[in-house]
Amino acid sequence: MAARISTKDKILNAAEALFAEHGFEQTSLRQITADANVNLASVNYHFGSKKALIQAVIARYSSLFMPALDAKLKQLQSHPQISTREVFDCFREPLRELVHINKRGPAIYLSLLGYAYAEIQGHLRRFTMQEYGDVILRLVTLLHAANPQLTAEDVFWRLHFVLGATVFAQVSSQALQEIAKADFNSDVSAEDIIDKLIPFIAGGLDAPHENEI
Amino acid sequence: MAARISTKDKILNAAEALFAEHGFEQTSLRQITADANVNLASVNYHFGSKKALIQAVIARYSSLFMPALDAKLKQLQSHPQISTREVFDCFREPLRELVHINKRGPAIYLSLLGYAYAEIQGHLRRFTMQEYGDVILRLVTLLHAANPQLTAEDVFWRLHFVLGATVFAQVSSQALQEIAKADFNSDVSAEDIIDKLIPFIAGGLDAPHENEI
DNA sequence: CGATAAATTAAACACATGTTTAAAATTGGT
DNA sequence: ACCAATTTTAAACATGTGTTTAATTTATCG
Repeated sequence: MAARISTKDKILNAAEALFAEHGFEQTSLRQITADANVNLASVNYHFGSKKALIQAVIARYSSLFMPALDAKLKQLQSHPQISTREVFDCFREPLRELVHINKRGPAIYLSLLGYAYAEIQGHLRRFTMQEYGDVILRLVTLLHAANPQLTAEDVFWRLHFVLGATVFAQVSSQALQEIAKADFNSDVSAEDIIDKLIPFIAGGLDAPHENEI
Repeated sequence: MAARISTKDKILNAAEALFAEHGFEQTSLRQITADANVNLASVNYHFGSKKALIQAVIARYSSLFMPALDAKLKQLQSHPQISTREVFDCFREPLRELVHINKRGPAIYLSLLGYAYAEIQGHLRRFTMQEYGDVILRLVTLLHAANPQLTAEDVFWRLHFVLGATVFAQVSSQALQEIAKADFNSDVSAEDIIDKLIPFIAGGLDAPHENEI
């Protein structure tokens, strides 16, 4: 038994697992502190509030993922020709790196983003936009370069469709994995899902624009 | 003032609006009954429990949408050649018909499905599967027919990606509409979003399969 | 009309939540 | 080893939740 982990980290570890599985609002501090084997009050002592804990959990991942993604995107920017597929491939390695935080890090992070995005109090999204808005902007620019036939607005919308498909797949990945196991007798890892997802979202983004209904 | 609406319907109307905007668990019976101008206890009197109210709200839409979709799919089944795009176009009219329940019916229904799907207690999804499983099966079959190059499992996964992109777009449609208004000075209705979505999901589904990472 | 059923209401219930308090335990530096 | 600062702890707090109760009002119909 390694009791070396600080109370603060024990809370972060327990919280991120529960948040990723059940969402932020539906996870209580009592669940978290019970899983972490720490006292209830220690959350407010170390983080101040539940909201601050949520931000801390997300920040631990974003501070690793976002710079890595940005580096990949920068690298791609120097290419003369850019395909949608290349843009999305930039996500793969930064996402994989998150296993250094947690074994299921990539899936956890995407779930966290999904819940953060879904929760109406757009505070978290606005925070992400302010903090990493330039990364998002670079992403949109690249996708537009890869799809000059589209308007900037179409790229905007399709990017959010991509986000929806991604986070949704991750949030409900456990249930879907069970169904796939039952129906197709196939074992798919969280990473396999990404592999299935990327052709899908690339194909969606590359689809031709339509003017009429 | 039309006070003709029954208490039961007043509750349903207020509940579906709040559910669609904030989700099921995050909407309290006190919010619902306050919006509906009825007494708190009347929910349990008329529906028995909050869970039963949720099912009643969903059922009101599903009982209209699902048979209409099934009819469209049946109709398509007689065609010799089937494209992904044709399959998704089957959703359009049944979804539009939901305005007869509520002016924002289409968007509300998709939001409800999104929340129902996301909430871990898969009771609701299982209920939908049991009740309308044959519609889903027909849908998968058609999509597989439209994409014989894919495995049945790939169709399964891509269909869920489609679901994710769709419900996510609807759930966060309000926020995205505001952003689009600010960034592109464009007014997009909930229906416009569907028009932007369909080429995307059709393109994603038609994308070629990939074997390697 | 009057009796019976249905519906509405205000109040309380039991429980879960995030947060705060104040005392106890532990740690770190000299 | 000791004092001061930090951390941990148990308990209570205030508030919000779904549900139930029992009384009252309203509607139904012979």
